[in-house]
Amino acid sequence: MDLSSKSEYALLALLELSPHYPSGEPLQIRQIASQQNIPDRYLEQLLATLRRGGLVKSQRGARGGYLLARDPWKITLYDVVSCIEGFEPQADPAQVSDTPEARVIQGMWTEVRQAAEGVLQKYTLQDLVEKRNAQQQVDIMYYI
Amino acid sequence: MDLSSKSEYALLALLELSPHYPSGEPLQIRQIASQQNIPDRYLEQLLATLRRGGLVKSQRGARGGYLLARDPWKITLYDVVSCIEGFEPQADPAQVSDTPEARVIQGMWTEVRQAAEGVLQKYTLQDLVEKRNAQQQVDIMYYI
DNA sequence: GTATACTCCGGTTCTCCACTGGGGTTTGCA
DNA sequence: TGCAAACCCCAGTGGAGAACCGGAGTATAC
Repeated sequence: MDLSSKSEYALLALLELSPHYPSGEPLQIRQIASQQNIPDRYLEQLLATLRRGGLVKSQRGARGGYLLARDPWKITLYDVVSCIEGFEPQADPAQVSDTPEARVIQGMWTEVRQAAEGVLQKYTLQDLVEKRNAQQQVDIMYYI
Repeated sequence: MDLSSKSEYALLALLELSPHYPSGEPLQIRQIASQQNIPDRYLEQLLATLRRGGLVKSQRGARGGYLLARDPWKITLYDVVSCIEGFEPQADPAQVSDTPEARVIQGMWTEVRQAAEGVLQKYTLQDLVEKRNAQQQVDIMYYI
């Protein structure tokens, strides 16, 4: 029941990209990685998945990098996590021992999953950025 | 984001034990296992953890077996899953790269976790048993 | 006292996560 | 044109955990 570092890294990276979105200037892997303490060769793969998932765009060549594919308030955390974690292959016809008990348990588990996904769907990257900014304000207040 | 078979097996086993609780008669591993299609040597380990977690009691020797440690409505699904999955070692002082971004993400993730745990806490074994019974009634209606 | 259960300990196979590395290809710029 | 800076793709590795299997021991009812 904990966040994989895959997803955490992806969220951190997108959080770095968010403020750069309006300018249209791409950010390089190395910069994001060093900023957030992420192994860069690993982050590369995560960004590739995010690109295939249509969440970021890449610019190749010198002075290339990554930028968000759309506005930060149009990307929910659910978009990110589901893209990176790759769920919804749910309907594979693996015989899941279809006793009445198993069905009841499955039912309640989808309820659990929906509760979790509901939280993820209500937050966007924009929300995270604003929370961070608010947090930093508080830090400054305490610092003074 | 899916239920491990560990937890599913444990829930199925406890679901089998629930109706036998009032009689005080223990159920054997073999019976539960064959009833629910669970590898018995594996179920044995799960029941051992449930015992150590105080959810079931064991009776050794001939005509021994397992029975619930308390009433089915006093055991929440959260009790079961947390016992079997063993979470809440949360507070290990592993340095979790304490950037402001990381803190914001951690915050929203605890919200996700709490949403999921909330669902698990509101259901008891008794609820599952009743749901299963209701489900079986429906099945019979359709069968006629 | 013996068959029937649980108990404890160990090993095995498999999959996935979290990386690391070695090539490529595309692009800006001198 | 050359070349370095970036992305792109594929492959492998090490460790951890999941999902088991097996055997030797121990308690208990009959």
